[in-house]
This record gives sequence, C-alpha cells and structure tokens, in this order.
Amino acid sequence: MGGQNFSKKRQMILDTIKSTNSHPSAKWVYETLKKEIPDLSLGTVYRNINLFKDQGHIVAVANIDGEERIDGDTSPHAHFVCKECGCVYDVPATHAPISRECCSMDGFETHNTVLTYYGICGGCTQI
Amino acid sequence: MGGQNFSKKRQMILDTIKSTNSHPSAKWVYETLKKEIPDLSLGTVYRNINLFKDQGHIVAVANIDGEERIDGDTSPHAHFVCKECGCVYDVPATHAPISRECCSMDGFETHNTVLTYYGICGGCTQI
DNA sequence: ATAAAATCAATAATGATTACTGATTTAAGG
DNA sequence: CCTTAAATCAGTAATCATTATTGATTTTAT
Repeated sequence: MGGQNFSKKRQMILDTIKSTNSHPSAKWVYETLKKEIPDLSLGTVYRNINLFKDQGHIVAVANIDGEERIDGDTSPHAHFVCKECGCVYDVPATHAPISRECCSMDGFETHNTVLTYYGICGGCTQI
Repeated sequence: MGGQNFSKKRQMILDTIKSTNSHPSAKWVYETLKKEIPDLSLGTVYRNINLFKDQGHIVAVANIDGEERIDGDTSPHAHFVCKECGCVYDVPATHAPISRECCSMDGFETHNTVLTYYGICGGCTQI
C-alpha cells in the first residue's frame, strides 16, 4: 500500500534523498548508502536519480563545480548556494517568494521556476 | 582607449560572447571563432571564459545537458530554458522582476540572484 | 632591439555521467 | 513452493566537458 512497486535498492535510494536537506550529489548518495548496501553501484544511483527526476519525485536544483545537486523536496522554495563551501541551503518561500507568473511570451509553457541566490553563507563569512 | 589591455584573441573571444544573445557554450564560442581564427584552441576559450567570469564581464546562466551556458549581458534579467530544444531565452525584467531582497538568514551575503524558468518554448510547442 | 611577462596551441589528465553486458533479483502464474 | 520472463543490478568501459601542463609564441615595457 501507499507507493509504487520499487525494488528494495531503488526505494532506499529515494528514501536517502528524501531524508536529507543537504541537496546531495549522486556521489554523496552513493557513498552514504554504500555503508548500508556494500554492493551498491554508482551507476545504479545515477540511473535511479534520472528515473526519479523523470517521475517528478525529485528535482535538480544546482550544479556546483560540475556536480549536479538534487532535492527530494519538490515544494516551491528558493535556494542559496555558497560560492565558498559549495553548500546549498533552502530558502523558505516566506523569505524569497517565487513569482508564479512567467514571461508573457507567446506560446511559452513554464513547467517550473528556479530561484537561486549565490553568495557567501553564514559559516563562511565568519572566517 | 576605453578598455583593458586585452590581447587580440582575448578581445575577440569577449566580443563574440557579447555580440550574441544565444547564451552560448564554450564550444559554440570556439566553433564560431575558429572560422576567423583557425589556430584558436578550445582550452584558450575555456581559460578566457573563466577569466571573464572572475572579472565580472560575463555570467554563467545555466547548465544544459552538462554544458555551461554563459551570458555577456550582466544586467539583471531572468532566463527561460526550453527542455525540448535546449535554447536559453532572455526574459526582460519587466516580465519577470527579480526580487532584490534575499533570504533574511543571519550572516548570509548575496552576490547575485538567478531566476530561471524551465518549460517548452514557442517554437517547440507547435510541433 | 630585447628581455620579462603574458598568452597561447596542443595535448594529456581529470572527473562526472552514461552505455553496455552478463548476472541477479523480482513478479506473476501454475 | 517452482518456473519463467521481465526488471534491475554490479562492474566496467566509454564519453564528454572541463582543467592542467608545457614548451612555444606574442605582447609589453624598456
């Protein structure tokens, strides 16, 4: 009950992504789950991340130093990317409301809106 | 007069980027200029793009299929990325105003704000 | 002219992601 | 509980964008 018929590994990969707000990379998911599933393959993580993106379970939110970062929270909210440490933070909609309207260009259909702030995070400003 | 002392190739790379609104990739810049400068090297294009980004002459605006796309127009405006054809369009500030305030998180310094719409562009909806 | 600094072409190296293949697991029916 | 076809996977090789390296060329200042 209550979900599609995912294989055990596939479900654990999704659970791992959903259980963090660190906006992980594929490699982070792989290394984190590797402790629990020693025979996990990095290719499997990539394949399932692409599947989850296609199905709308997760979204890509940033690309830091060539690494795609994903988010299991698909509700509308902005992100803050620290140029120093590469961390990606959630910015709640109350602090950075994302405008729902798009450009009024004829025939353009907007599926989703990405609002990202780049700068230096609290931890890195203190250094 | 009226500019830094760029070498001929460096200046032509910047001019090429500034002269288009197609939000090109490094490879596009390379292939476009290669016709004019047969002995241009792709590494030179990458090196100079990174230099221009550091100096604030250009900005990175999207990453499409693993390729970084840049913009010679550094004025605040949003972008529309077509998931179908991969084109990146300018969205003038009048159609999608970018909020200047950022998250009110303590100690966070915002340097720039990126607002991007993803969807299907006018050309691709008609197919 | 000339020497030091900047810049470059060419190539090799790196690193993220994807494709492939044969083995394993899962799902459905008997 | 078996069986069998389809789905999934591990392991590895390949791909592709980007970066690093190095020795040669160009630019700049003198």
